[in-house]
Amino acid sequence: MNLKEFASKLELSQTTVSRALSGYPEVKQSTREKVLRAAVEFGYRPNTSALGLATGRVGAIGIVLKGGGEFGPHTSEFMGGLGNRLQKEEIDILVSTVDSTEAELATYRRLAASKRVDAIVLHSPYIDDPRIELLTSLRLPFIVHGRPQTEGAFGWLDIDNFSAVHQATRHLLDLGHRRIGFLNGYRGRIFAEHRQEGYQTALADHDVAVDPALIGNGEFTDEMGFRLTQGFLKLENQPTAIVAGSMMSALGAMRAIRIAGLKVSEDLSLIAHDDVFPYISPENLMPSLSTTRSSIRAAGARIADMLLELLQGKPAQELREVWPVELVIRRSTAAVLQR
Amino acid sequence: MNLKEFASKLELSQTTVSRALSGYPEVKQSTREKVLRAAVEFGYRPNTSALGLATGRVGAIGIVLKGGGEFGPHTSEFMGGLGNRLQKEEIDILVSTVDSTEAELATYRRLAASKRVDAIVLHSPYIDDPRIELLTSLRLPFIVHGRPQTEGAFGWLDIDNFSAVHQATRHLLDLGHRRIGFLNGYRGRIFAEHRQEGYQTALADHDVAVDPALIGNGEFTDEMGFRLTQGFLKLENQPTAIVAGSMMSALGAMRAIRIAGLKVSEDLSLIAHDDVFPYISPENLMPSLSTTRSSIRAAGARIADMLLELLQGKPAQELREVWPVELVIRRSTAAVLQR
DNA sequence: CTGAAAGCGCTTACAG
DNA sequence: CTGAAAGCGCTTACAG
Repeated sequence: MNLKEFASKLELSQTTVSRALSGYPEVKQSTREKVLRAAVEFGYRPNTSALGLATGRVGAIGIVLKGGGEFGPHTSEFMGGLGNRLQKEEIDILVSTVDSTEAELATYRRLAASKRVDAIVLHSPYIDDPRIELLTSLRLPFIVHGRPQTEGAFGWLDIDNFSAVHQATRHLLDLGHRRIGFLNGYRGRIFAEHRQEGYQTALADHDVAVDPALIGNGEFTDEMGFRLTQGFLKLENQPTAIVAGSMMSALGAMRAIRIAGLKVSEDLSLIAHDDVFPYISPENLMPSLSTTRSSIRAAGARIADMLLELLQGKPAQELREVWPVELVIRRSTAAVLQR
Repeated sequence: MNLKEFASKLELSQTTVSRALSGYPEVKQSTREKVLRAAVEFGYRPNTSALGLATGRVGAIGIVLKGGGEFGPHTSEFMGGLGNRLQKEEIDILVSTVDSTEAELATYRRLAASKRVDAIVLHSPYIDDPRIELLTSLRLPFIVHGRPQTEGAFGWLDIDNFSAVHQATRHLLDLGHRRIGFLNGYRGRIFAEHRQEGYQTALADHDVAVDPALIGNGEFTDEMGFRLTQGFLKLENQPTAIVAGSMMSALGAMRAIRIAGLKVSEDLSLIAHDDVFPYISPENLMPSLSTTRSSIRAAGARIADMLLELLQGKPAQELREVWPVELVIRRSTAAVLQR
């Protein structure tokens, strides 16, 4: 059913019905109620394309995901939070899949030219990220999940990655550890750089030199955690503790530690950053896992809010947040073994 | 830039430009080439809303995900395959998040009434699934990932879940196991029912009675695999082998087995269904994990094809596929211990 | 408080 | 092979 039919059923003009539905003030209260009731009854909804054409708003937020890698648990949780908040406004998420940065840029151009989305959420900014410049020049509103290094008129939300790893590393140092392995993301990703700084700063505070062999870079997956940890354990001078970048890499690390015949906590301390996945809780691991905690789902929900505010005209400069990260000490971290 | 501006740049009518771009045959070859080149040069793309209004096609496929649970690794992989194929046609995925079946149904109504998507992909059908009936009555084209029990004019793609678990269970029975734990999905989900039948049939073939205590139902997560396996290991009459529903539950099962001081393969055989996640390979587990294998990413890609065919007018009845599942024997399954 | 009509940017039957 | 114009279904300035 379209507006014309719906309006004629109500014996009102399209104008009045449209205004009643959109909450314009100049409609008589009784008329509005009648229209609203009828809309529910007949299931009338404006055609999105017509609405988009008339208003320029299409009710969709775009997110571009790169092939295999980025479609993992972190993205899922993030999108869960994003979608959950957006759903209340009946805004949907438009997902485009690409397999290269080049294709990603082409997709932004396409989305902008065809006016397919109202705004974009950009994730995992990296150093000299061409996406930021492109989106700016395309005049596509966007919010960044993460913290770009470039200045510009865009909002962003990031967690305090420096502090997360700084706290974790300091905690281990306080327990007497000096050989501390570090499972980080790929270099070039800004969050990974911040974490690296947190790690190095904590070590420097305790006058411990950085050993590059104790730093592993990779995706935050079980498999990478496993492989990188196996690498650590093959070192002549093994680490006595490990900081893992996520719950996934921590699980892989635990596997590698056990397979090596070692025990987490007794032989090797382990702490991880926890994005708070509903299906894997650090309390229930054996031993329970010390973590730095920040809900990536909550971040998604907040970014949805920020997008809505942005579209309502709030200046992007006012949409910037750094979320603190909480250290939660459990059983997996213990004083270093005196040999 | 819109059609009008773009056409005037080329000194052609909107009609001709539109036809050249859409590949209509009645355009002179030289004209078409000129238009296509200029489109790339100026980055012209038709406005999606206008296109949707004029043609009824909006270039988006809808998928509705339920809150936390469904946003996991399986969905991610599936959507990766779906999006990758759709991307070639510049079709995007519209994701709506809901937190109840009621909200899911409401979302389909909204998507249909507002003409927001061209088709839907429905996943994990369950017994007496109201979504199927609703989508049919809304005349929203859809393809089911899974195999509904209801008849109707819709296509679907499913893997042979019966065979997957039947093969896995028979393999264990052939190795002499008689107490076989089974980590299944929730009852009511059709795939879980098929798997249950595969399990029961295999046992029946070997005259082994089903022990309900050896069947666990839950999400396919590390955590559920862990908990359910711990439950199995607390039984007076422990299983000597376990069939896990996914790699995730297998990882949880392995944790539980190790924590109980047992060894996979030596003390307890383990086999899992592998949806082929790029970041967790059964070969690299210790011991390497026997699996039944079927790529959920490939299923997503194939469903994208089916959606495209459906939209091109192919009868839904011709869009039905059951994919075989391959048994891959590795080190985690071994002959039962004679005590 | 309500309505007639222009306009958003396309496609496509119709005419040439 | 090309073009003028109607129509897709809305919103909203303008008029009353």
